[in-house]
Amino acid sequence: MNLKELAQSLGLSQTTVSRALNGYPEVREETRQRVQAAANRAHYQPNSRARRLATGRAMTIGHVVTTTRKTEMVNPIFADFLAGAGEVYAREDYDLLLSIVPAGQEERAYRQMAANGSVDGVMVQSPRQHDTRIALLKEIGLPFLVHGRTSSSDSYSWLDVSNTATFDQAARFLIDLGHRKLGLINGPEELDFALRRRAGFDQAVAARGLQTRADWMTQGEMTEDYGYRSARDMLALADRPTAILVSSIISAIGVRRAIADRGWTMGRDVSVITHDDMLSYLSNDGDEPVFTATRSSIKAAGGRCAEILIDLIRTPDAPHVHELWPTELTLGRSTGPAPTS
Amino acid sequence: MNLKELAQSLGLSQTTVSRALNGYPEVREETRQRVQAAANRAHYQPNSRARRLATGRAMTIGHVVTTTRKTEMVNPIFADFLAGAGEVYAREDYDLLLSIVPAGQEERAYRQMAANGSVDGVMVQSPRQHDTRIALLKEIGLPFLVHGRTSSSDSYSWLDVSNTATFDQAARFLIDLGHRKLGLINGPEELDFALRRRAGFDQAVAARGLQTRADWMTQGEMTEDYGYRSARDMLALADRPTAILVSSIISAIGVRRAIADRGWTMGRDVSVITHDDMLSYLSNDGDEPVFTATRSSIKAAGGRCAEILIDLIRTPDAPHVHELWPTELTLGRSTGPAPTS
DNA sequence: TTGAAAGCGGTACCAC
DNA sequence: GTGGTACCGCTTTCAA
Repeated sequence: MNLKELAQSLGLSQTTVSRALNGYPEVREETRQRVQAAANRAHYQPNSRARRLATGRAMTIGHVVTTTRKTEMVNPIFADFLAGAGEVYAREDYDLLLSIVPAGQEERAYRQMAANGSVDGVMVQSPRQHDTRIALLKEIGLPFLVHGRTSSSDSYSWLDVSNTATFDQAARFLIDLGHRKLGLINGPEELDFALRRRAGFDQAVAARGLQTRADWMTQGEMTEDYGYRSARDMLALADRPTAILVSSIISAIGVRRAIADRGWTMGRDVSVITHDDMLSYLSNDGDEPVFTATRSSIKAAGGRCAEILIDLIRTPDAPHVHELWPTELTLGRSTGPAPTS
Repeated sequence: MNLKELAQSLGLSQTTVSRALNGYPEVREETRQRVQAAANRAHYQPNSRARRLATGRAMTIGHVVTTTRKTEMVNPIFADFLAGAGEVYAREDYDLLLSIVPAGQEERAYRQMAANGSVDGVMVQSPRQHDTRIALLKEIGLPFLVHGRTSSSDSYSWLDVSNTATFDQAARFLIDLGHRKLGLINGPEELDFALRRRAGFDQAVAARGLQTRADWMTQGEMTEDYGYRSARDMLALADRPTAILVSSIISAIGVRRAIADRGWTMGRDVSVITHDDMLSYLSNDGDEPVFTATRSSIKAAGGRCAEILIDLIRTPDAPHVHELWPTELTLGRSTGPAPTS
């Protein structure tokens, strides 16, 4: 059933039917009712392809997600981010076009989306420190929102979780428990979020008059194996950290394994806080996590990002939006480990 | 730059230009070259909205992914599956429309996609034992491929990883190492894959003349907390399992925590094999995982699913496709744990 | 308040 | 081999 047929069956013009269905004010209320009823009865759904052509809007938002060069896998935090964004899109009648490309082919993907008009805007995730995508998207004039920040001097809209504050807090928390030797297993420090986490870590350590040490810090792509090796080597040092901050749930799995390998127990022999996309625990003594930066925080950020991006699309010349999204940090019972130093 | 302008700039008709660009045979080679060159120069990209309307094809495949009722999160294995599918879509010039809806609202999503013609086909994931989606999609005539199987008697196309065989193998492996008491922390047994895994487990246990025990088996939504509680309770039993099969990477995190809580070491005090979407380890003595059912296996399945679905769309009345996709099981060094019983 | 008709930007049939 | 033109199904002027 298409508009034409529906109109004929009602003895009305396509114009009127279209107007009735789309809530235009100039339609007589009685007519609208009649049209609506008929549409429901016939399960009429306007053809989205036709509508998109006619309106010039794609009613679609693009997400370009890259697989990593090494593992060719997708970072699972995208799933949580998408969960949040997807809900908002559904509510606002936007479709989500997901483009999964190998790292390095993003530019092509964006250019294509812009050129063939399949999206009205794009979400940019995991920005690098100097990210070329921002200039690119400005150049091609595609509305976009960055989840995260870069050190670009250009002005653009972004929403970021508070990486610096979170890692600063987490490190202070450990120090206040008595730890003097903190390790950091960080993400790739060419990515902006990893730099900020590092900054938060450094800041807390310095504020408490402690020192960072190169052999207590690693940075790299956050695989399980990376976490394993990093923790294994760090913990094997004669002078080892007594607490470690881990920047990823996947790496954290490896960290746990490395600890188990030594016959050690997390929270007793070494403290661990993981962050990012994860459920994280300082102590293991019960069901209640002591320190949590949850997956739901990423989801919430995804939802808010979607809202902002849709606004940006609807009002293209509104000013840029900059939002710092608080990470939900839950500090529970202070049953954390005693310092071992 | 649109087709009309491009044609004018070349002094040709839209028809010819369109034909040249789309590789129709009746265009003179020289003309084609000229058109192609001009198109490249102008960075011409056909407007996808117009093309979709004209051809009647959406060149888009829909994935409806649900958030769980409890956690409102997306299962991270979808990310790996999507990574595989996405590559194929990109290669075949299909877009991926991702619809994220709360559990229970899938039907609406499918109906809408079908009615407004935004997709040419859909991928169905995580089928339940009696899944209503199959009848629905047949009714509305949308091509679809199921990743997994149901116990429906209808005939439909599916690709499944070999859940039964994998869990059977894994259980036998443990038994052959000397274990006599196996535990199973399974997914929700209203989902088909969980049932099959259970079947494989039961089968191996029975084949070796052992017994399953109700208090060594749990089933439920695969959260970290679920894994934690299941393992904690199981391991606290006076007569406890010496080895556990875990059906999910997320739950496995909780399992590891429960083991650490007891001051135990995985691979020494208890053996664990996790499956599904994960890197999994029987022993922890080195860098080389002993037993792996990798995330890349899910990715590979995603790619193959995409290929099949595209074929299905292109040849609508071809026979149904049924494929069992082997899970990559890597059995490495037999440095597994000694039985503790 | 309603309707006729001109797009939107391509594709594909039919004639030359 | 190339071009004219009627679609695809909707939105949106403009006129009545």
